[in-house]
Amino acid sequence: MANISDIIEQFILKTLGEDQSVDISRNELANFFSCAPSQINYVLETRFTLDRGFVKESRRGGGGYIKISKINVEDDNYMNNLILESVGDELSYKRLYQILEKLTYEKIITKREADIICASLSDESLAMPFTVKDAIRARSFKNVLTTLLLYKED
Amino acid sequence: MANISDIIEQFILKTLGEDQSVDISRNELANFFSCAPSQINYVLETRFTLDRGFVKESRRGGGGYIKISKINVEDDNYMNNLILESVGDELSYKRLYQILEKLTYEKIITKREADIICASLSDESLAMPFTVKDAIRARSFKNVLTTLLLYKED
DNA sequence: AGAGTTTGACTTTCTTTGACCTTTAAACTC
DNA sequence: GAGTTTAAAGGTCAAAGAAAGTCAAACTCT
Repeated sequence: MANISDIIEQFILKTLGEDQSVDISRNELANFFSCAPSQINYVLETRFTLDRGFVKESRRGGGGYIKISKINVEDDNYMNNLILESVGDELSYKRLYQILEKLTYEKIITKREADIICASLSDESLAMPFTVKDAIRARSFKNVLTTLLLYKED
Repeated sequence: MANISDIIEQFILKTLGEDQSVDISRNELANFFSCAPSQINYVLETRFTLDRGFVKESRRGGGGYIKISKINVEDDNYMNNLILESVGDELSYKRLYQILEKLTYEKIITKREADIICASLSDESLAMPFTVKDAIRARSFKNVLTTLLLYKED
């Protein structure tokens, strides 16, 4: 159980600050743990996933970094459920619309935000074959929901 | 944020006066930050772009200068221009991000709305070959912009 | 044998530097 | 005063450097 990946995972978890986020330098960290830099990516891919409530952001080049933030998934049952189960792998426009109505009614999002999402993920916007369309819509909408969770904390 | 480019960017932003413009001397600035003069050009090219709402003007020779001004877009014009020209038929994620930054800065949309659009049209959301991806993103974003224009009228 | 882990070669992105180019105001001729 | 030279700007571009990303092969531990 004492493999490096687990140790690095623990280290990062411990390093998460007040605001539940850290900036790390991939190379420094790899150096610190005497492992290949790509090991860090492995840890990030397997442990700090969206499913587990982590969002990552990074930049290459001089002064590059990786930022990891934890979002509050547990707190919000309805959203969490939407992300993990209700939406699933395919989402029709009609169903998206219904969900947005609900979210608007519940005041989780504004009408304007709902309209934006609608426009963005309409059948017209996503000009492509049906099956693909619904899959893209599902994936995209889940990302939107995850982003909204970030705001639940404020 | 440990790279010089970011630091210089911040410095210039801070230096923007009342009228949202500054005159800088490329050599002086380079000297002040102990970097190559062309570094200043790099910062200007990557950070003070038209997409982000900056216009530059300069003159060589004795007493030369570089003037940077932030433009205050007349909302509808800017939006219309985005829809009709800037966005075009293909839109990379990066460019989308820059445009959203600008729209947020100009208070045309909220940060939250920008985040929603970002999430919805990220490379990850639009999991498909990248030529298609950029085309879908352009089309979808234009629909979003059109939707936003509707709100301007109220 | 197979799931999970580790490593390293190669790629992509962003930044930094420096050599060389162009423009222009000012100084210098005549 | 018109024309010419000079030096002082800023511009361009490509190479080198500094991160992070990807992917597949090798390894480990049931």
